[in-house]
Amino acid sequence: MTIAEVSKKFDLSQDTLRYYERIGLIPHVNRNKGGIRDYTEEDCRWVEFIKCMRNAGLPIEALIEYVGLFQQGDTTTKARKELLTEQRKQLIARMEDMKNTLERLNYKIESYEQSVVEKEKELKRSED
Amino acid sequence: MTIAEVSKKFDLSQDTLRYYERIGLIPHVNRNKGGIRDYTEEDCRWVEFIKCMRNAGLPIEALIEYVGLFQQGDTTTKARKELLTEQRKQLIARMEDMKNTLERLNYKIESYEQSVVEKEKELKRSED
DNA sequence: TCTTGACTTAGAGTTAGCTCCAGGTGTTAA
DNA sequence: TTAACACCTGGAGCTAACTCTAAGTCAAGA
Repeated sequence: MTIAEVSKKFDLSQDTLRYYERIGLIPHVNRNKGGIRDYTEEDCRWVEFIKCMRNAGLPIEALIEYVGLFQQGDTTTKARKELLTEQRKQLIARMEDMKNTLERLNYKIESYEQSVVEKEKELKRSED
Repeated sequence: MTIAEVSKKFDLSQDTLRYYERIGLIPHVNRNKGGIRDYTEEDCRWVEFIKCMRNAGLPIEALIEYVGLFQQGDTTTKARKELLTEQRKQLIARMEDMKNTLERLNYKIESYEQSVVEKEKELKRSED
């Protein structure tokens, strides 16, 4: 697959794909004779995985470390597990914060609904 | 309350508190004769509100707009409601992404647990 | 009176994460 | 053969959100 195709498929810019590869956020992608990237199925799985993790806000630094560990082979499974576990912990904490904020927004929006309704009632009354 | 006290109370740096005020993320805080900030109860409520919203990732720009609308008074309740509703929508979308990622992390971590266990079994066997 | 320390401001610097640009190369179509 | 086009690289530029610095002010204590 060309970079244009991968870009379209995962809705990531070509610049972002090249950037991710350059910093080691996805493993090196092989080039054809002309020096052009040819993404394999596995490359695509990495792209998709990284996109998913980034969407949830996992920091690039941690993901680079994960990819690095992965490339070092079977001896790093424990380290990888620990890394993901730590990231999961932080993810859950962020989700908790968001849940609290969501509840607060719900309450605030409801109050505004109330006050808008009352404003309209007043308006009605003054029209009579 | 002094900036030092507010900083401690809400775990935000003094620089951040001054920054938030400067850009209009919290309303202007009154100064005493010496030109030093003296936070009222209401100022504190703003600080707490903004901290909560920022923790959930609401963009500063949207919050500045909200504060601006608030300061314009009763005529802006509808606009405020709409602003918060839009931000809530985006918040929910982010939470959805995170939920998906969390499930994926759970699965991945479980797989790693499996493989670590098997590694240990192998080790045990080779010790016999 | 002098010094210390907490505060003030304006403005520069930093970090994460892209995004854009310039200059160059290889393949395809006229 | 030449033009167009998709790609390449290295490096500069950008945005959001702080964070730090320098130079100054004021109140309190020695």
